[in-house]
Amino acid sequence: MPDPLIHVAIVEDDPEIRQTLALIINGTPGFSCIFSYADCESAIADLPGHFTDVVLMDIELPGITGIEGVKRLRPQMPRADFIMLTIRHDDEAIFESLCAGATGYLVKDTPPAELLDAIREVRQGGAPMSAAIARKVIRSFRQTSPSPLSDRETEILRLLSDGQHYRSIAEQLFLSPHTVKTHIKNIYEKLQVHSRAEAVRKALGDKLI
Amino acid sequence: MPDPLIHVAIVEDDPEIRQTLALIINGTPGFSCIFSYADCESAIADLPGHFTDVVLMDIELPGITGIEGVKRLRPQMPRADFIMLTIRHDDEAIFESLCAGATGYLVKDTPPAELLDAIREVRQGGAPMSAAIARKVIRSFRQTSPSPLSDRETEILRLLSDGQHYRSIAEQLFLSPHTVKTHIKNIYEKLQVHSRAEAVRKALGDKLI
DNA sequence: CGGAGAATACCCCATACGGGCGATTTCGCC
DNA sequence: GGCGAAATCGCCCGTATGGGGTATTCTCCG
Repeated sequence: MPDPLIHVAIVEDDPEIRQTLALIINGTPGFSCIFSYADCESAIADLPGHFTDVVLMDIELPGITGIEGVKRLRPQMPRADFIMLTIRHDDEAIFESLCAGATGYLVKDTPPAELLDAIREVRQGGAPMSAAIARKVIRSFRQTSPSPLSDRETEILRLLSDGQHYRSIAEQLFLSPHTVKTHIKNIYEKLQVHSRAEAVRKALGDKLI
Repeated sequence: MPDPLIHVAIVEDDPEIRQTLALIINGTPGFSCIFSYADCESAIADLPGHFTDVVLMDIELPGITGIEGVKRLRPQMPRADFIMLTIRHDDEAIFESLCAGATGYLVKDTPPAELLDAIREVRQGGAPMSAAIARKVIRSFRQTSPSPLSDRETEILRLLSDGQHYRSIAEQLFLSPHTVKTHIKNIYEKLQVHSRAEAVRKALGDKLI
């Protein structure tokens, strides 16, 4: 039978917040917080040895940031989930945290009950996020601006990004290589780029393909 | 003072589910469902004229799919939020829906109380997702496999994807253009590609840069 | 000690690429 | 009816690119 207790660790530089979090967690049946740290350096040195289910990680920390902390701790703690805590809804920080391996993302004024819900949720295979954060994450999938390219151009850009040559693109679309070249020139002008590499980058970044 | 009532529309081909959903919504104070459709075709023809806050959209529909439906309805209903309903956790469908403009994504066995919560949440700027879905979305930000590239190679790949030439890369890194070329040859071999365009595509796709 | 991988540097060569410039047809829209 | 955008096809030219080699140095690891 599995350990019913969820073991939580905290990395948070503000002593008051750190203690409040620990009190909330230890004061709730089913939760336990034995380890807490004021900075990533000590967490990295001490935490990997101890059994931990969930790490609550502040982002704004002196020295190593919480994002970098997750990046370093994760490989050593494959079974743990990381939930970021932050005061700001900084877009960059959100996506960097997710890339680093965070599974949850909460603003610091999350009420205690919701924080505990989030910890439960992350253990049950979810990805708890504050509402505004979730919206930003979801938004990031959308095409930001309407494509300036025609259908034909988009089609050719797609083949271009497959690494295909003028010639093979021309053959696939039953066109003269000259025509393909003209299209690509027009694509370059519309996207304000000067090479295939730049075009592919821009196309993927702006979700044009 | 704003209308306190949340106006919900439903697009769902199964008559039983459609009616059940409508009953749940109309049976709850603060919610109203006047419009419901069995397919996207009729929704596209009728819905844009009516005031709607939230559209519950089934994905698996005969004819036009729910994903395509969102793509077409969204531009005409900029103030509405779309929540997808699905039976399967199909990865492709999730990301296509989000790209199409969906703001929420729920599995069909979501209990009524949670469904209503989700509708409230999406109206308050959130992005409600079933736990397993949220986890998949968050996972998509992570690097899937460890990079086969050395640090130097990654650095050069980054400059390459900016559209820079051998020469300017060499100058920036204080290297001979020959060296840059050798690195790029090695990058191509490791990534199994044969051109800058392909390399950039793979690099961005696999989150190597 | 030996081997592998990484980083550095160089050579040759065919060709794909990007820029510049012009042209026709079709289609929709004012 | 004319104008612009899109799609099609064409030529010239210089150079960047990619593939084929070879070589040295250094470090890390078994």
